[in-house]
Amino acid sequence: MSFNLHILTTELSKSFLTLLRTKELHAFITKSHLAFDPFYATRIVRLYSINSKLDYARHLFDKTPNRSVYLWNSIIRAYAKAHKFGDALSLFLTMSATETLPDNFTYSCIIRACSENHHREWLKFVHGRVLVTGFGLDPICCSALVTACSNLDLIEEATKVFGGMPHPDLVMWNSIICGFGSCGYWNQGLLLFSRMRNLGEHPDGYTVVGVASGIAEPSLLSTGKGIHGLCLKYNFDSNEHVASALVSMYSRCNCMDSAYLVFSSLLQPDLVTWSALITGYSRAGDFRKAMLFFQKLNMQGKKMDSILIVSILAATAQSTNIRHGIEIHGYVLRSGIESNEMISSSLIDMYSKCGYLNLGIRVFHVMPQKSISTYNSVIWGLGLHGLASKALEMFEELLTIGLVPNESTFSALLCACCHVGLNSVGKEIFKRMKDEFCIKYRTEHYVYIVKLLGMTGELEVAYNLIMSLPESVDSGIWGALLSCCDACGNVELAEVVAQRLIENDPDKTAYKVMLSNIYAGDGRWDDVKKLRDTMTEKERGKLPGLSWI
DNA sequence: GTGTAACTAT
Repeated sequence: MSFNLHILTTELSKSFLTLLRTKELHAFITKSHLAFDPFYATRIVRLYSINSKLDYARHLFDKTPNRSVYLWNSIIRAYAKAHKFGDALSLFLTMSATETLPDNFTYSCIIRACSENHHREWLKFVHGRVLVTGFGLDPICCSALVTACSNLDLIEEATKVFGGMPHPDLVMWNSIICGFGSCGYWNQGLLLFSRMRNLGEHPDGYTVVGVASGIAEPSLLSTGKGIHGLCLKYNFDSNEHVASALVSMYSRCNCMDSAYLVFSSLLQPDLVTWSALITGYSRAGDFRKAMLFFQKLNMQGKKMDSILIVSILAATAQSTNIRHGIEIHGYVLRSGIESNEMISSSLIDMYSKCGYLNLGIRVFHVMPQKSISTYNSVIWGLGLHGLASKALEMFEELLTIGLVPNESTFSALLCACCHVGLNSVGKEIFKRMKDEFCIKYRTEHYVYIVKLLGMTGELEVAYNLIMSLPESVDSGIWGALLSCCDACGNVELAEVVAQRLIENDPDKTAYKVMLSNIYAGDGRWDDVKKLRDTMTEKERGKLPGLSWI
């Protein structure tokens, strides 16, 4: 068989690629002198990258004498796409020391790689390089920076980069709006959205996906509907990304009817949209519908992906119906979906939540390669079944085999301790999390430790712990303490705590209900009445919907 | 021919 290098590298259609046997192709390429021309080398590197033949790509790159910026960028992108961050970074550093200096696209590529691999420190380093090399106002670099920063929870950095642009283009706007949305600052996202429109910039699909991603709870439903209306107005709703974003937005708002309406308006919903719908039903607790749509999709003969399997397993786990779970497990085994650690973790979780911890542990033992997330699932399972000491053993085991615990590991461990009231062990774990493993506490960790302290009679300690927190305290943490006060019958502390909660968010009535129940338990009916009265007033004074559209 | 987007879970 013989190839024409020019046709080969210009006709980059996927079907064409699959016809080629890579070995033959490689033999041909290494024989051809033209292949080491930087122009062709660049295209061939891309071709190899699509075929996941990074070694061949690297070989060609190393043999090409006069490397252009394009060639450098292609090989760096190839490594970045294959999640080989170390290789991408070292090539980037090497490149920075050559005469062919990185351009704005090189930077944007390595910036994205930093964010995908959660390397904050490297991102800051690259950001510095961007500024030093004079790309600080380049839209290509800056949009990548904004996205990367916000993905790594560095929204202030992202804002700074955006704010430095005198005339942000649409991509820049989209990046920052999406950044705010995904960090949970939905209102900031909307504010920027309207500012952008006032400046005469027209939104596109990316923009609405960005704002929709910030709508994360039922109280924002009316805002979400406004966004949906906007999509209809601009005809974005037939865009697959927009449609999936809307489906999952509605499902986060517990509004599955609207989610289904969006879904059913699509002629050919893709796998992601199906996943969004199924996940939505599962989150809403409608496992019957979740299973029904899973089966519907299955009947169409579509090949599932692992995300869909994970989401349907979560649904069966919550339904605690082991029969469905076994069915899905069978499906996974039959269908030849590559059984990855994500699926295995979900299987372990499903079995343990359905009450068959032993089956979950069997899945765990059968796995050839165990990761931190599979250990996490087992630890959660053991904790759920009250086997805290076994959970702690698993923790020691994962440390011995060299795995690195993460936030979830500690949530699972604290939850396990909490479940059986292992006060001192829990404290120890909580301490090690920060001191030994340098993991930042999140709300859930505080919630567990407060519950653990509170339920084992150390209400004061729990209270002082919360008071010592430097940052603003999430209501969930105070809420945990409040329910402990309730359980221990400590009305004095309950009042103090409830006051804080009500200050924090006066619109939420749940805490007032809790406090009024505590009063009632103590026989303080006057206080109950007073509290109930403020509740109704507040309800009446609720703010009307936003009018930003 | 390189910058921004949808579904995962412990």
